[in-house]
Amino acid sequence: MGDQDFKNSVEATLKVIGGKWKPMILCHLQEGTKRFGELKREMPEITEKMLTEQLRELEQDGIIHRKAYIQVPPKVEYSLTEYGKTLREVLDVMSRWGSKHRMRRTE
Amino acid sequence: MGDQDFKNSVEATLKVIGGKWKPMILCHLQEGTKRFGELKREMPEITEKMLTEQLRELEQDGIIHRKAYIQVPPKVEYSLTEYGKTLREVLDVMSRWGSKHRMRRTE
DNA sequence: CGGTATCCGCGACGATACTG
DNA sequence: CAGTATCGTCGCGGATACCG
Repeated sequence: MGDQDFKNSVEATLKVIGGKWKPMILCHLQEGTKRFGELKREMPEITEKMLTEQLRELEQDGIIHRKAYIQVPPKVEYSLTEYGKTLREVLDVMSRWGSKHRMRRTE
Repeated sequence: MGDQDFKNSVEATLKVIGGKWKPMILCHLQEGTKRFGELKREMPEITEKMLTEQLRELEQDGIIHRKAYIQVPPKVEYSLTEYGKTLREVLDVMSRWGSKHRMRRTE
């Protein structure tokens, strides 16, 4: 693989998980299916607008699945797709490196 | 490790390599030591300002080493630190996932 | 050669109000 | 409950000029 491909592929990954809130969202969805309000409650700092936007982008990238129940009151569930679950390895490696890095910076 | 730590660690990694030009810079430095002008030539799209800024940040994070030769004309060499080389695993995993992701999107 | 300094546009992100 | 719509802010990154 050429340097260009290597770099472009890294950037493609960053586009998918690089959003400000996406790692956090993906982390919460590792635990399983969650409703919109559940995610909102677990991430009080995020606005509804940003949560919606980031969820939509993750959905478009095939990472998460959105299941809307047509009922009143509305109910929407978000979960990782099988494809989205393949991101776990990436997140794990990043988490491990980041954890060492943080330790290093505070030594 | 708690969810908070996991998420914070991923974000710590993103802070280090998430900059717009950093994956590209790190990719070029995998090949070995490079001079400022060399990097500039290999990345014609980046401005000198951004190249300088991103190199400084990578240096502050301990990822790269900056060696300035006190002479006229100036000569500055950048290289990965031993610590910076540990990022390779992270970049590799991201590259592999991103490459599959790009294929998937164009199927 | 390898940078700074300065100015500025634009898009990401936020706050708030409203709705099916 | 799960969103839109609208408006406002902020800082990243680009353009250009200058410097040791």
